[in-house]
Formats: sequence, structure tokens, C-alpha cells
Amino acid sequence: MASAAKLARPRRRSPAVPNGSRFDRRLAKILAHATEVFCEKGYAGASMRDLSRASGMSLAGMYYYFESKERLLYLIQKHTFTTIIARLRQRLEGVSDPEQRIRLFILNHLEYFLANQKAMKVLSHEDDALKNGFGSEIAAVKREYYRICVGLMDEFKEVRRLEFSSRMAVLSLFGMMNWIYTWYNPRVDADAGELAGQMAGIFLRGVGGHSKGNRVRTGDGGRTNLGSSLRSE
Amino acid sequence: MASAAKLARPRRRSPAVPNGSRFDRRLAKILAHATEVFCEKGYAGASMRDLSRASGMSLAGMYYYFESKERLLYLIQKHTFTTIIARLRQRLEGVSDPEQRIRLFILNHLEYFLANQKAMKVLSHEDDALKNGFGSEIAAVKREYYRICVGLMDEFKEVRRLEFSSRMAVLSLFGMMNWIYTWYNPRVDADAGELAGQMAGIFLRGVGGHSKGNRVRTGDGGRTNLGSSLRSE
DNA sequence: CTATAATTCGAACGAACGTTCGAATGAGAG
DNA sequence: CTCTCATTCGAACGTTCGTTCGAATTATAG
Repeated sequence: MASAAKLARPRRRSPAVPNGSRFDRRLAKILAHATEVFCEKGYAGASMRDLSRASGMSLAGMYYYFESKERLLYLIQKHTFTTIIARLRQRLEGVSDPEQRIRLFILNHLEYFLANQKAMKVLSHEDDALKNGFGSEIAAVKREYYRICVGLMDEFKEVRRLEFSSRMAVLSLFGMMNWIYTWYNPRVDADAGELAGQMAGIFLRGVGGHSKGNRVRTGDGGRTNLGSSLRSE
Repeated sequence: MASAAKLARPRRRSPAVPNGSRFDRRLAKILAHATEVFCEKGYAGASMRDLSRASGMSLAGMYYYFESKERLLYLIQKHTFTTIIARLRQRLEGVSDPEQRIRLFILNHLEYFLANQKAMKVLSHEDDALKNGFGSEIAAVKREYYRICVGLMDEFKEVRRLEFSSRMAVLSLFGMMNWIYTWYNPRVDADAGELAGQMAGIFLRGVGGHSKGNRVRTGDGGRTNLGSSLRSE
């Protein structure tokens, strides 16, 4: 009973290590490898032996860094979600126009999604894999992210004098964006910036707030309609 | 080796049973219960013992009806996909207007999705759980469904003289629609017809084919914009 | 150096996994 | 009734699961 708690993060004596302690850096490596395995086999389908093999560490050795497989998934999800929200907040700071803020949200989401595709797949796919304590904490972070987007939508509706269900709109938008983990192929599909522009175009025009052509932070002029650079299959 | 093949569907003597043989009906019951379990715990997370308990049949007894857990998932996915395609083809028969055909596609998808929410979640979520033979057959059916939608999109583009990537548009649409398994709550959200109208509105307007108000097979006039019946949480 | 704490791992635990087998039931046909 | 075949199940199989433990190894402080 008390023996389980002692695994909760031992100290290091010298804090002189550049980017977190040796412990933290090793743990981060393990998380990265575990993310790949969870992505390929799913949380339930990945065994601790798979994870230890991927990390190049013994099965027993893993338990020095985290106390259970469930906690490992929790750490991955928490870190991924926290990071994407932090980046979003930072980028939103300088922008006040509601439409641009939504475009920025979409860009931030897709950029992070594609740059960390495996982690985001684990986040999307293993949504309800965590139980009780772990699950509710992740759910809270997800809720926060959702609320930010609803907030942006409400600003947008007000200034454009539009009326639609923010819930339905936001969830449709999330669907569009998150679904890419099932189909995105970097050799066929456009990059995050292009994709964000296209999805923002569909969404904003679809929701009624038609603006004739402005993109957020992308070089090529103001084409808001879908690009023709992609062929259908 | 030869003993495994003998489980491949024994015969019944009297074909006088109303809806398929006794064997078929019992199997269908098992599939229905298994769908619920797969939906709740995931394919990998559901054990054969879970499935047998849900069906009220002994663990060993299950193997009289199918030869492996993988085959069970295959049967569920195959049936679900085949049914939704069959219904779609039937409904598309009478309609020739490209926009209406897309609206019908969306309506058919969402109606079936919400009426068979658990099966569709299993279909969406356990997308790549099947290996080799089973997996490629399901993938082929999914591809067929995708191609139908691309076909509708191309018709639509041609008659409206629009230019956009059908691939990207169709996959965004699928994202919007399929994501609902993560959020739909029948006590809060609109029914399939209403939802289909709203999503079709966003999508069609978003893609540039603006039509001022027609719904497919829904009573209330021609509002194409999002309804205000839903509050944001 | 020695002492102390951080880190790693082989071996094993009991539990749960998917699947098999042969015997026990059930029911309809003659 | 008997015979036959469809259906069910208890018990067990070999394997893999997540986790634990104590000893071995490595690194740092004094």
C-alpha cells in the first residue's frame, strides 16, 4: 500500500541538467516510444512487453518510471493536450478579429495534429480508455479546449450577427479536423497550412460568415475556396 | 487442420423458419450483444468471456457459431457496412438532382448512424483492428462507400461548375458525420433529419454550391442555415 | 577510495486471455 | 421408442497479460 507511492518520482541531486532531470528526459523518451506503439496497436492491444521492447528497456525497468500502463497513457494524453492548448493561447494573444481567431484555432490544431500525428491519434482514439481518476482529469482538459473553441464561435456569431448552434458547429469542426488521422497521407495530401485554409474555408462559409478571401499567416494571397492542387484519389 | 473448417455453418433440416434458420437467428442475437460489448470496451479490450456473458451463452458454446473473435468482428462490420450501402443505393434510385443526392447521402448516413449507433461506433473505431484477409475485405467495402460519395461530389461539381478537391471534401464530410459517435446525446441533440439538414447546409454552402434553401424530405420549409434549436451546452 | 542513492533487470507471480475437446443435452424423423 | 444430428457446456490447454521483488549494476557525493 505504502510501497506503491514511493515510485512517485524520486529526486535527483544535481539540478544542473539542461532540459529537466535525467529522470525526466528518460521518461520523455519512453513516452515517445510508447506513443508510437499505442498508435499502432491501440492502448488495450499494446502490451507492456511491446512497450518495453520499443523503449529498449527491460519490462521491470519501466516500472521505475511510471506505476502502471494506465498512468503511462495518462501522461501521454495530458502532455499532448496541455501543449496544444498552451500553443493556442500564445498564438491567440496577438489576434483580435473573430474570424482570424477561428482560422488560427484551426491552423494551430492541424499543425500540431500533423506534426504529432501519432500522439494525436492516441488522443483521439483512446478517448475513453482511461478510468475514473485519470479519465476525468483528461476529460476536464478536453472540455477546456472545447470551451475555448465555443468561445471563439460565440464572438464570431455576435460580430457577424449570425445565429447557429455553437455546439453543433464546433463539434462538426472538430470532426472535420480530427478525422484526418484516419486518412492523412503526407505524400498525397496538402500540408497543415493549406489544409487549414481549406477547412476554414468550408467551415466559415458553411456557417454563413462569408468573407471574400483572407488566410491567416499563409503566403499566397487570398484564395478562400478549395485549392485544386489535390486530385480526387 | 480440416477440423477447423467444419465449423463453417452447419445446415438445418427444416427451412420453414420465418426469418432465416434458427442458427442464423441465434447468431444474429450474438452479434447484437457483441456489438454492445465491442462498443463499450473496444475490440481488443473485450474478452471472449465478456462476449459470452453478454450473450448468455457459455464460452465454449460461442465457438459453435463463429470460429474466432476476429471473425465475429468481421461479421459485425461486414453486415453493418453492407446494409448502409444497400439502403443508400435504394434511396438514391429515385433522385437525380446532384445536390439532393448529396443531401440524401448525408441523411442516409446519419439516420443509419444514429439508429445503429453502437454498430457504427464499432465500425468507425475498430477500423484497422482486423488483419490480412478479414481486414482487406472490409477495406474494400469501405472503399466502395467512399467511391460512391466521391461520385456524387463529382456530379455536383460538374453541374455547378465548381472546382475543389473531391477527396478533401468527401473526407471532411465523413469527418463531420462520423465524429458524432464521440458526442451525440439524444437528450440534447437534434434527430437525424435535423442534423443531416444542418450538416448538409454547412457542407454544401462551404464547398461553394450555395442553394437558397431546400431540404431533402423534411417537413419544415427551406431553412438551409443552422437551426437555433440547440443551445451551446 | 567508500558509502549512498539512482537505475536496471531476470525471474517469477497469479490472473486472464483465445481456443479446443469430448461428453452431455436437446429436439425432430422414422 | 430409437437414431441422428444440432446445440451447449465444463474443464482444461498453452500463452500472454500487468505487475512485483530482490538482487545486481551504475553513478555521484564525500
